[in-house]
Amino acid sequence: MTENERIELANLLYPDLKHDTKYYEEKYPERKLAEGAMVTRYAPSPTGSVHLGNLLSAFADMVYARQSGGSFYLRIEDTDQKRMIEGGIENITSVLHDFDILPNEGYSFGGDYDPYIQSERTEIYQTYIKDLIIKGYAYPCFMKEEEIQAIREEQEINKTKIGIYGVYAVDRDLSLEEVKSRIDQGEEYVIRLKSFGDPNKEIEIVDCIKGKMKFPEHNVDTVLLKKDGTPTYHFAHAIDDHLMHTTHVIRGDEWVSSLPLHYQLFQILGFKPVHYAHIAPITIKDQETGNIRKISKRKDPWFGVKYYEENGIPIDALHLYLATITNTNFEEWYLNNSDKSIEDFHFSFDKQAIGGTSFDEAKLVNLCKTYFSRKSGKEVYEETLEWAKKHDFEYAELLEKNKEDMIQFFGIEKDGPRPRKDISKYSEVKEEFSYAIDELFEKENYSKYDGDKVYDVELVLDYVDNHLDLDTNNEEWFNQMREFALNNGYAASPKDYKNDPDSFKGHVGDICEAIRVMITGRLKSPDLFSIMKILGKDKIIKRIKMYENVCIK
RNA sequence: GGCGAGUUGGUGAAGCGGCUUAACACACUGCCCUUUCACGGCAGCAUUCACGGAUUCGAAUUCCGUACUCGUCACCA
Repeated sequence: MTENERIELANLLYPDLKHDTKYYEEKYPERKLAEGAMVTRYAPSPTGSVHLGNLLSAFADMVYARQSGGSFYLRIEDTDQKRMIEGGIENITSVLHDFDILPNEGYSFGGDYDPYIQSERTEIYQTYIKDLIIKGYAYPCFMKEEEIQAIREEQEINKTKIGIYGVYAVDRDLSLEEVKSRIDQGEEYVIRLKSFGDPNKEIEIVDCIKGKMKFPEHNVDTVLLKKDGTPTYHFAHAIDDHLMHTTHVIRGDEWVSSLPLHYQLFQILGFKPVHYAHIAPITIKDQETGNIRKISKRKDPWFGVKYYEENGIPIDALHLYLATITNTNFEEWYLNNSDKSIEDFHFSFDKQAIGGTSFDEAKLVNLCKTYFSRKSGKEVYEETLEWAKKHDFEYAELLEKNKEDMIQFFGIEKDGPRPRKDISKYSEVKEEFSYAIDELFEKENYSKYDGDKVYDVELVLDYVDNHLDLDTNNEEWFNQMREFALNNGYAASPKDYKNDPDSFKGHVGDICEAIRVMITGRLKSPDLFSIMKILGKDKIIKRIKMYENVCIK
């Protein structure tokens, strides 16, 4: 086709476009940002639920834009109407809010580069396609599905490269007359790239994370516009990231193999190339096979985003985990800078793992425990209450009813430089602190006690009635406890007992253990005296009697 | 099959030619501290970096092969 014929064809295909490419170029000028500012984007498609991998890339987008004083925007890639799921878009934005990974621009966040949803940008894509047709870089292709399938099979047998290219691209050089008549006959068509690549030549592409990579040039006539006139991912990526002036495309690793295509698209469109940063997917080592595999929602519940909310994993702790897998040196930094937050850390692409990142659940749990240990009793109370209001209404009520006590319970052993580490999720608080609330304690009814001893109720009752002083400090209390132990034939310290076991019935620890079991129903608990102080004498006595009734027959 | 990438302990991983008889964290084990647990302290946990060869005075680190794993090869993103 001559240039004039191509112009005629372009006008035939797209007669009603309101603007030309120049218009869009002027409408969307570059942002006025400081040198080095990064513009990133999270560009999900509403075809399924959000998972940890999505969150990880959105997190990286946010962090890089934020630290460079750039912009992080949300773009909805809804070009596949068939796979759209109901509520998919709302789900994306609500997850972003829930997990506090907030774009400062984009779909539902506002901004000057709208529309930020691809289904509303059809005319823009068509405008650029029209331009490519005129330039001879794109053409309508009428091939039927069966035809393509047949070619594919043939290629498989011949072990040649699969795809529509070279001699297989039969509609590549159709005459204008033929195109016209096929359209008149109502034949459907897609727009394909007229690729000029030479697969014998190599191109080198530098990825911010993976470094230099060499590929053969792209030579497949990839579909740019589908039958329904909407763009494929590749074309939309080129147009949108150019017009929205993305500086760094941070996306999943599954895209690296289309890099030669994207590179070529930017070339023929005359766009300034963007930087790419391909993140390796989160993987897991399968327990049965020992192979690394992609995570499955069924086998790996933590992969779905719901898991975190339902189990009550704090968002900040999850951020910490995302940060540790985003930059390999984050973990150590955070350990040495416990007073600082993620915002103070400087992320960089070359500290990003190149290979697959395995999910380490134990590490997440530990991070959560550390997170909780650094929270005051009041903070733990408030956060747990908020979580319980959504997931355990009964517990939420109990928490509200016992507010002051609970704040104190949650604060035990939290004030020192080495705070207590026991909880890792909001969902564990109820069980962990069941002794703090009468209703729960009674329901539990000493079922948590897993020892086989029977304790001396009389002794403990005597102690509580006649010797226990709750208006003192921990040290004073323990001294009195030692004295009481001694007076009753128990050693004042485990060491004394060890040195001369025959002279004693036991040691202080044994008496403490008896008290602990009676008032908390378990062998392990936070500091005993602190618990007794909050409980008060009446409740302590009540529980000792309860123990007698339940455990002594 | 083509193309691209990865392979370091129980786990996540650092390292990117000599400072490594392999950092750090988590997990686990033992001891210490201690009224229990937790915290904390100490110690143990890869003589070795998938395998084979090459380069080098010197390699986990560079190169070449082999194996395995992952990604991709749609009018899905």
